[in-house]
This record gives sequence, C-alpha cells and structure tokens, in this order.
Amino acid sequence: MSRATPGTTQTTTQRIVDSITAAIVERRLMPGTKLAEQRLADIFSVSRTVVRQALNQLSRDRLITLEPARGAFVATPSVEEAHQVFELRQLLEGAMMRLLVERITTPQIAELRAHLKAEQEAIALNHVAERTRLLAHFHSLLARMTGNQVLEELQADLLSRSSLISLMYQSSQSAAESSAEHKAIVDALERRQLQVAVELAESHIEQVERNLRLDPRAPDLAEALKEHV
Amino acid sequence: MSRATPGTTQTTTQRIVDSITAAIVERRLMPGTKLAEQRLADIFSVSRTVVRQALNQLSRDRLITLEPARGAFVATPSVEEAHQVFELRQLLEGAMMRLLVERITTPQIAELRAHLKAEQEAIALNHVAERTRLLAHFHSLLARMTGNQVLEELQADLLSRSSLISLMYQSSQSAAESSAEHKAIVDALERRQLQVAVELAESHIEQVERNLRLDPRAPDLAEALKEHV
DNA sequence: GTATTCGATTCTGTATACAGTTTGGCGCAC
DNA sequence: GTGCGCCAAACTGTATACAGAATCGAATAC
Repeated sequence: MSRATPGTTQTTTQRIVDSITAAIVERRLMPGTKLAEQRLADIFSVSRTVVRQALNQLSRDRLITLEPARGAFVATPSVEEAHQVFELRQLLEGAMMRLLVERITTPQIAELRAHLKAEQEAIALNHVAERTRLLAHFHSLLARMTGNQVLEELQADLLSRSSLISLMYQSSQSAAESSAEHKAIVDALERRQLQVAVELAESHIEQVERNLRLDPRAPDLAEALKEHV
Repeated sequence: MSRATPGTTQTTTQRIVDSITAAIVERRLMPGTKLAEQRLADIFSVSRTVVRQALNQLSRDRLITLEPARGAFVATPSVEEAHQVFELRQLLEGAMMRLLVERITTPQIAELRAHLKAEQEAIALNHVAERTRLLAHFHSLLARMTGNQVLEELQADLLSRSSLISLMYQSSQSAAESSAEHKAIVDALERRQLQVAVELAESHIEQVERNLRLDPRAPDLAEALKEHV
C-alpha cells in the first residue's frame, strides 16, 4: 500500500498512514469505526500531532472522513460514490489500453504472465487475502507499465478506494473469473489488439462493479437516518 | 480554486490553502519560492500548527514540495511530470467526451455557450487574468457536466497542476485559438458526434502541451545545480 | 585569493498544554 | 414509566514550548 511519492517523505507520519490504510483495506477496521486521536497516539507511541497529520492524509485519500469537532471515521462510501469510482476506473483503464498497446514491452508482458500465474496459484490454494491483493495489484501493474507516474498515483488512489468499496458492498465475484479476464487482457495486449483490449478492460471493470451488492443497506440506512433528523 | 470536497471541511486551514493556491496560480509566488512556516503563521495570524496542515494539503495537490527538515517550496514540476500530467488529461478528457455525448443536456449546452461568450469577451477586452481563468474553467465545466463528482475532483487537481506548469514553461498559445477549439468541442457535443468530439478534445490538450516551452531552462538549471553539490 | 571548518542563528519536527465543543448519563419533573 | 435538561468526562482544535537539523557567515589555513 506504499504511495510512491518521492519528495513527500515523512517517514513517521507515513508509517501510521500505511498502517491504518492496511488495517482498513484488510478489513480489520470496519467502515464507520471511529478513530480517536489519543488512542492512536498511544498505540503508535507518538503524539496527537503526528496522528493528526496521518488522519489528514487518509482523509485526502477518502479512506476516512473527518467530521468537524467530532473526529475521524473509517469512510462509508455511498452507492453513488461507489458507482462514480468505478465509472472513472472504467474510463481510465480503457484509455490506459491505448498507451499500453503502443508501449508495452516483451519483458513487461512476461511480468504480467508471471503475475497471472501467481493469481492462479493463490486461487488454487484458496489463499483469500493474498488472492485479493493480487487481483488488485494486477491493475497497479498495468498503470505502472504506462510509464506515466501521475497516472500510476491516480490508479493507486482509485484502487484503495475500490477495495474499501468492495468490502463494504460485499462482492460476489468469483476470483477465478476475474483472473481469467485479466488473462484475456494480457493476451490482447500481447497481440496489440487495441479495440479488443479496450473492450475487455472496460467490461472487466463493469463486471467488478456489477458483482457488488449495490442496494441500499445497513450503512446507508444509518446515513439516511442522519439526513432525516 | 475552491476544492469541492464536502466532509473535508476545515475552514481555517482551507482558507490558508485557498489563499496560497491562488497566490501560486496567479503567479504571485514563483516556482521554487520557499514558504517558511513562521512567516506564513504571522501573515495569517495563526499558529504554525495550522500552517503545517495547510502545507501538507498543498503538497498532496503537488502545488508545493516538502523537503524533509528543509521546508516547503513552490513546486517546480519537471518536464517529464508536465508531460505526464498532459498525457493523463488527454486520456481523461477524451474519455469524458464519451460520457458527455450521451448525457449532456440542452441547458448544459446553453451554459457552455454562455461560457464561450464570456471567454470571447475577456479575449476581446484583453483581460489577461480573467481570460486565463475562463480558459481553464471551461475544462472544469466539462468535468462537472459528466455528473461524476470523483471525476470532477480529479479534474480540479489536474487543472491546478496544469496552471502551475503553464506559468513555469511559459505558454505561447493564442487565447483566441484555444477558445475556438473550445467552441468546436461544444459544437460536436451538441451534435452528439462522438468521434469528432473525442478527436477535438484530445488534439486540444495536445495543442496546449505543444505550445509550452518544454526545453530545459532556468528553473531546471537551478535544480541541476542543486543536484551537483 | 580561495577553500574549509566551526559556530551562531534560524527553521523544522514533535510533544505538551489549554480552550471550546460534543457526548453520554444521571437525576428530576411530570 | 417516560421524557427533558443539566453536568461531568472525553475529545477535538489551536497555541506554545522544546529538541535537533540545516543554513549562513566569519575566521582560519593554505
């Protein structure tokens, strides 16, 4: 979950950001959980000053929300926001295919194939956490291979938001199916089939979104009640 | 330059962020300028604590860079970064056209036409600052009209980075030409000509980038000297 | 005259202190 | 028994204090 932002090196703060990010993405912290500053400060053995900096960063990543004078809470992305994130990912990954079909190198294709193999193994061995991580990391790899670091950072943001969304609106997607779609994309890239790659990439994201339970449920109910007061 | 991020309401800090953002974008603070915390604290009559929060946000927006133990400096985006930002904008705005051709409404077209008129007037009257602001705002409008707020926020980020880049690598672009390209895009959108709109949007961004003086110059020289110490 | 080293000053990074707000519970009225 | 209001505890927002690093200049060596 490291954020490749050279120049923004704040090791102590970043350590806390990474730690909390991991806890959220690995669903050890459920959406809506309050993150009290003093408790975090005690846990990490630092002052509230440092914790606050970390919380500010996390709020910019939309992994937590800061409510004035009330504190920090693990974000509970709305159905609407979820849809918007996936819509943007669909546009972006489709567009990425255009860069990749032109730029991707043979060694990079090989790297993708190695990644696919790792996905398959994690699925076969039923390593749930690892398999989830790998399925997301595939998309990081694609972004990195464009050679565009700004794009890569954007993709990292969208992926962490996506993983929060996926765990909130529990996904019913089969990992094997996802991995098969990844393979199809790599095949198309290797053959430099632009249109095929674009369509596969877009329909893959669409598929991921469609497999979420995006009906208003408990978390949104809580929000709804708030609104009606 | 306000950042429409509901939930991230930190009025005091945000006031300072907006103030510094405006100063950078309106080129009252040149790239490379050091932003000392105590001086800013005195200027805004707040403590360094609040200033630091603002500087952290600005660094996430890439408008300043934080060098550990050295302080905050107005960002000096490299040629490479400039290219990556524009490449991403090209992908993104091309993709936006797809959403807009399907979704844009008649009143929205009218709003765009009103905007074009304002652009033309600012150009005719030679209001340089206003004309620059409007030319950038056209792209904000397009993003907003997709109805995708995540996309809109991303576009806002890219636009502020672009404006820093434009003032650093002085643009030789004719405002009239830019505005004409904007008009052509609106025309294509109104006629729902997808392919035309995509091509116009992409070539427009390409044009903006091509009109920058992206040869290594003074600011990079300064950087180069730093590196060689 | 040039380069180098040491020291004073300034600035950042972090901890702590204090003020104002929110929250949860107890007691009182009805 | 139920609902309202008040008080105490906890927490956030901001200011201040302190330690350590970086910078700049002067003095010294060559």
